[in-house]
Amino acid sequence: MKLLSKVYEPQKVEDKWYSHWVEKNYFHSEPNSKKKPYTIMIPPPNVTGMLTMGHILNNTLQDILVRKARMEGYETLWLPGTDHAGIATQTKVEKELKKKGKTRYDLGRENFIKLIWEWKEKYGGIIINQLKKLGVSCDWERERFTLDEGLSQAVREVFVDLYNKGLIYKGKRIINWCPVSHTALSDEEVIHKDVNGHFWYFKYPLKENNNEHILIATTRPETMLGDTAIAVNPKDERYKKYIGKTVILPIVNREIPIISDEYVDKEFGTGAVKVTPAHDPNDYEMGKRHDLEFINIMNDDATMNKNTPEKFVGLTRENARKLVVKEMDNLGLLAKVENHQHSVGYSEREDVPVEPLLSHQWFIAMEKLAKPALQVVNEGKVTFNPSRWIKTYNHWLENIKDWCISRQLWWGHRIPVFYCKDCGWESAEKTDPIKCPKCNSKNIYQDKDVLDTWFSSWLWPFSTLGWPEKNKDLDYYYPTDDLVTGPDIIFFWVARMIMAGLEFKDEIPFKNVYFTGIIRDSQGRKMSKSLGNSPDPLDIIAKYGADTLRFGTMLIAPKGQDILFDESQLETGRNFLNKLWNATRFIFMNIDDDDDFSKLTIENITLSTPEKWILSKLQNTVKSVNDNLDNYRFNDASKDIYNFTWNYFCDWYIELIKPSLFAESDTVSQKEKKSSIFVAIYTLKTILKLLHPFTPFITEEIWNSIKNENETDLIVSEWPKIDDKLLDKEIENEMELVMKIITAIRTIRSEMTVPPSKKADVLIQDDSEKYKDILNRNSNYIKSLGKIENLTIDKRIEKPEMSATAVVEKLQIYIPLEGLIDTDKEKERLKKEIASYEGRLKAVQGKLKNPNFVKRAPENIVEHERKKEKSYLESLELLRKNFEKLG
RNA sequence: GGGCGCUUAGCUCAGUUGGUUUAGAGUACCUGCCUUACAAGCAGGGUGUCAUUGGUUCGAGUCCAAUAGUGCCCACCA
Repeated sequence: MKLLSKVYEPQKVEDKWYSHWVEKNYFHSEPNSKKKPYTIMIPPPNVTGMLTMGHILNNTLQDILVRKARMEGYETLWLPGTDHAGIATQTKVEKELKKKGKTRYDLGRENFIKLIWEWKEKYGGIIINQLKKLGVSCDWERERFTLDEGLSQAVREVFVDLYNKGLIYKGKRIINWCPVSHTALSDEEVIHKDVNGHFWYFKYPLKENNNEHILIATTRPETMLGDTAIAVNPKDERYKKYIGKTVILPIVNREIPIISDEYVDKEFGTGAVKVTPAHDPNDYEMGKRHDLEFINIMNDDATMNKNTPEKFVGLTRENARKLVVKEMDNLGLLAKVENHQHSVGYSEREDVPVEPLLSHQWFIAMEKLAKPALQVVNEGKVTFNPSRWIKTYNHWLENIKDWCISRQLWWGHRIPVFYCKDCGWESAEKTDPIKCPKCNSKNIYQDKDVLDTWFSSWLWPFSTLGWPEKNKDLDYYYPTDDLVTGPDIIFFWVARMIMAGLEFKDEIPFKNVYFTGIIRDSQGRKMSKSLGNSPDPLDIIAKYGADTLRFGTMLIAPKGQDILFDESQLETGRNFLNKLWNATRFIFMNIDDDDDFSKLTIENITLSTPEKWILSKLQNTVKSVNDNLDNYRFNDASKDIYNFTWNYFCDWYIELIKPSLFAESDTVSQKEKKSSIFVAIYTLKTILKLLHPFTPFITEEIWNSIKNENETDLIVSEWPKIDDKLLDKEIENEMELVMKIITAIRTIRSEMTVPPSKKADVLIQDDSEKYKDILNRNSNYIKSLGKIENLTIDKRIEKPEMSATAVVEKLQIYIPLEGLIDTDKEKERLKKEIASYEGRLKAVQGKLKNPNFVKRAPENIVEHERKKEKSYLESLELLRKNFEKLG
């Protein structure tokens, strides 16, 4: 037996147990034909990442599922890993370089990649170690990285396959260009923000008549340098006469046609639109329709290129804009400027406006892949929790656009397409060719671009298991069971994984998806570095321990709703774990050194009322925890355990057994005491099991101090089974009455300010003798918990002159309070009580008086209301009588 | 413009298929307690037009519709 400190100190136990679990290899999984597999693939955090509250929520949920499955006897695999995070990682290392006054171009591609690998080896493990602090039970022997050799092979296999199927193609399109990272982005990597900009009204002079102008409005004046037409709606009477004519593009002095196109909205702006086909997606479409010229006016960094007049070359977008406006003004062609709010696309990573740019990029044709992915979710083969995300998923997939997968970066999977300079051969290859297979020339080279990071992520559920090789792992663990992730990456990741799973494995990648909420600060703002409102989870762990962070988060995280996080909310969790700790201490204090419980079982001991009651309540709790966890209701499950432990086990059971524990020693009470303690230990152990997935450290610590020698560590112990024989509704009802009586007595004492140190006498009148047996059986408990000196229970009791009264069902309770009673106060109290019952009675009678209710409501409901009515009437009668006696 | 959430006690929020709850928890608050597990505790207390308005139903916080406020996602309006 251990001497436990008065307050639980997580810092002393957490690291110890984590090392112990790892040493014992409990997290490791191997295919085992005798067991069913249970598999979760971690959403791989960015290798550059630091642990955030989002990770805490996400990984705690996964760990709960995994630890429970492990205890339930599944062969459990939680496979961890990190993502190479193309842009994020490259940017980070480039910033380091910049401090030394260098760029990646100074190093060259090969050396730069080498440098990132060095950086990865040095810092890439940080987030993994942070996760370990949280207690996650991942199989670290199977840790993967998206740029690992195996995963890279999977990427290449997939690319070649899609290329050969014609689903990957190279095309010239308007794409989102990030002028800071100098790369194309997918549509999903662009965030639209509403910005307060301007509408500039420009006059473009007609060639045919220099004094005549056509007025256009634009939010981006600098793009006029690339204008190749003016468009109007064919039905617009105002402009009909201009169609087919020509204007002179000011500043540039280029002749451009006036065309008509249905796209133009007559009502918007001036009804005439400048057309810049190389810098706007809509203009691009118009340009194609009308065979316009495509003039790219920008360099990769969004400065003006030599396709613009000399004074603009080299200017940034912003400066070019200013100069255009100024020049137009000087030329007298700036008609007016208006404030105008509009939406601008920003690069998700760099937070700068993206530039729509005409460029050669690689794309995946998505439509064919989307169809089966839609089907499996809508047929319920893959379930979404909460299910409302299905709509979001459907909407995206039904309107899917081709995925731009090439990035002009160096860090990532290089596109495995090779070209021959001599004969023009082009092909996607699984391994690097040495010479051109067509003309034998060695003059071949590989495409310079790398793939979007998500191109490796979408293969994660099977690439991590060794695909494309066929092996036991893949057969055994795939498809996986649950995916836990945020709804913000439903398009980036979830949908694409489903598509990839179906296309390459011919099977769904996971059976269920649980979408977490998003953790926000106490004012509802998204947590972000720039706002500085994101607490460092490691600081919290240092302060409260990982268990408190985990349990506290679970308590406040309802299914799929966003969470407003405030550190003070964790105190509930901390206090609870301390409560559990102290309940354990109490049990230890009442175990004698020579006690031996090893031969005792629930079946072979004599159970008295509190034991039967707590065991019955325990069965209900196990049932409810199971049910809630099966439905991903983590916060309900954590509340089940919280309420059972605190409100039933600590507040009532432990208090109820105290008399037998403290009783003078004789053989009978010794036996009773032993049963009480045994059941206390049994219950505590079950609580530890239920709680272990939520708070692994404290439960393992307590478990190891209390377990029998032949028992395993808690992490691999057996999940509690429900024992129907221990369910006892009658005992629960009996205890409920006893608890009501005790509470009524306590209430009187408190309201009459009788200090707990002062023992009182209590008389209970049981007129009908309906409760005779129950009262006799439980009189000791009532005496003990009600702090009663003499308890008299009888059929015929006259109300003592100076006494306070209470009514519990048909029982009259009297507490003589000579000298303490304040008649007015007592009257007030009774009045309130009567009013309360009258209110209830009114509600019940309202229902019962309604003939339709009696006729149409189910019988058990009507019956229940009748019982309530009867009980209220009886109580009211007694209360009124007592009230009258007070005069 | 379309879609999806949210609105319940001072605060933060639960409330799963409508009926054992005249609506619950934590926290804050009030009263009394260092009662030999725990003051991070114990006992007691009350706190609400469940956003508004209609509808369905014997019965609505719960289902439906509209309205208001609020948040998020998607969408090419120059």
